[in-house]
Amino acid sequence: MMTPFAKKVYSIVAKIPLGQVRTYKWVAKCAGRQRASRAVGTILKNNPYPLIIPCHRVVKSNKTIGGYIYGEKRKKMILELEKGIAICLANKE
DNA sequence: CAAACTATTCAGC
DNA sequence: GCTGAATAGTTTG
Repeated sequence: MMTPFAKKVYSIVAKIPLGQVRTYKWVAKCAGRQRASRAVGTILKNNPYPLIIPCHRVVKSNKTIGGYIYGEKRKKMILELEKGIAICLANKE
């Protein structure tokens, strides 16, 4: 099921640049419900395309890992990888 | 750490 | 439809 709030969340999260991270609160605020940070987490884990939605770029407010379908450890690893990729792209340009 | 709060979903009635 | 419970959170104490 796709609620308007979820749609907005997907659109916003999908636009997060490589190597960048956002917080659940930030996403919730952009989606129009700053207090719905919790719903963002539930939505992201129930998202229809967990592979094309960079949920690993969404973290808690204190930058700690909230959760991840493949495990918090993978999420952290992916974040480090993307950070390196972003630097590589920046150097190339 | 525990409690309250929030938006959404799900099971039961 | 409503209520109660649950969730990858946040805030307050």
